[in-house]
Amino acid sequence: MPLQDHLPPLNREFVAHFGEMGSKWGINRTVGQIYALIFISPRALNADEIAEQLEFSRSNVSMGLKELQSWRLVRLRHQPGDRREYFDAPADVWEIFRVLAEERRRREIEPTLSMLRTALLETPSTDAERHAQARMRDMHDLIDRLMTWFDDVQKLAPETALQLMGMGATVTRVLELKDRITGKGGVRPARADKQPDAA
Amino acid sequence: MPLQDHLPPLNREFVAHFGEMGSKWGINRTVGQIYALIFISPRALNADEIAEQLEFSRSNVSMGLKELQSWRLVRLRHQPGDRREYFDAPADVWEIFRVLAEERRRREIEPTLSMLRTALLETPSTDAERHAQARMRDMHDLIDRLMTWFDDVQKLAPETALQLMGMGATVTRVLELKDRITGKGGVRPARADKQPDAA
DNA sequence: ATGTAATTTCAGAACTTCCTGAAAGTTCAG
DNA sequence: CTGAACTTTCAGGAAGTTCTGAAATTACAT
Repeated sequence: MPLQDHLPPLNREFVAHFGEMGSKWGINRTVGQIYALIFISPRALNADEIAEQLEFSRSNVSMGLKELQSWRLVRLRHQPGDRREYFDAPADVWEIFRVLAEERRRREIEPTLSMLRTALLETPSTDAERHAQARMRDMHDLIDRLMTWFDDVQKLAPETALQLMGMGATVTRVLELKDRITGKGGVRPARADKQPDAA
Repeated sequence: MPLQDHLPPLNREFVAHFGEMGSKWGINRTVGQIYALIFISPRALNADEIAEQLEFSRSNVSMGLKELQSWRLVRLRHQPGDRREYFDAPADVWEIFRVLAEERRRREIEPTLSMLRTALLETPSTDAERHAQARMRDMHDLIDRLMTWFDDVQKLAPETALQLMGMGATVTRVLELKDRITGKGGVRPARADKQPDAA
């Protein structure tokens, strides 16, 4: 039996772990494993290689790759003089994170925001509805803010973004500093509906 | 049939949406709906009320509530002079977000980090292993950084954190400002073996 | 055009998760 | 103690999902 022979134990562990994690997220176990395998591989792999290493049916791998492509987590490449399709994963982990967040946002956050916005347009007639609407507004506003912020971070060059992360605890101090310099007015009031943009 | 009668259409929509979202995340459909119902309700609800409104079996609701408690998304309350258990959701959405992130981290991120750390301790013997380890290190470092950063933000008072978000696009400018003031050295080098570091 | 290598689709088998009602457990008033 | 009011557990059926091999499709070399 051509078990995951060539795959060193370290890599097997990694692949297995992503399988488990996959099921905890929306993504399924085999898709998680396929991604993990491609991610740690030093070169692009074709579907047969993946099927063999992971012992999945060829067609299962085909499905999985399609799913991964739809998440933009793997790229389709072609080797010169080989008809088969090879897949690899973008190397930059920050880029991976960015793409994943973007995709999740498109699929999950945007529909939620849009549902909330629709609900907020209704005129509540009962007290219960009025309360429900207030809660929905809170939720909408938080998500909206997080998204705006994330957009901005996303636009930064990767090294700047990481630098921002790296600043860690300094952040509060910088904020205070900024307040002092810009004459304290820099804080937007909780809700003027959208982006007044800091002074 | 005692359909979700009392529930106004707006709220039904909201509850249903969270059901769908629930399945996209690890959480299941009924748990999502139960949470949504509690979240928009103006007062704490008991299990029977939930079962009736959502038309789930009593036991299903019991399970769901247990799950939600384990995620710290709902709180158990007691009404004076009533033996039944009532549940409500924390009101502050930022707090909800914080708790959710914390819980996800404990359950998903930490095990991943720990798996990666273990793998990084091994001495690679082949080239493939060496490469795999390098990829794992990249991943480890990014997650680790994001977590450190998130820890720091979490420690901020909610209004400061939201202020930070609100700053949005200003962030780059502040960063530059800080660099100028602190004499440019302020950025911690990611990790000796990584990050060329912004000039 | 034809044949071959590769990929995709698909129907159903295998597996997993979810949900229910019945039974057992817990708590508390009287 | 007893029994009523709740809550939890659990076995098994229902529903949903994943996985497979066979068949269909596509892509290309000759």
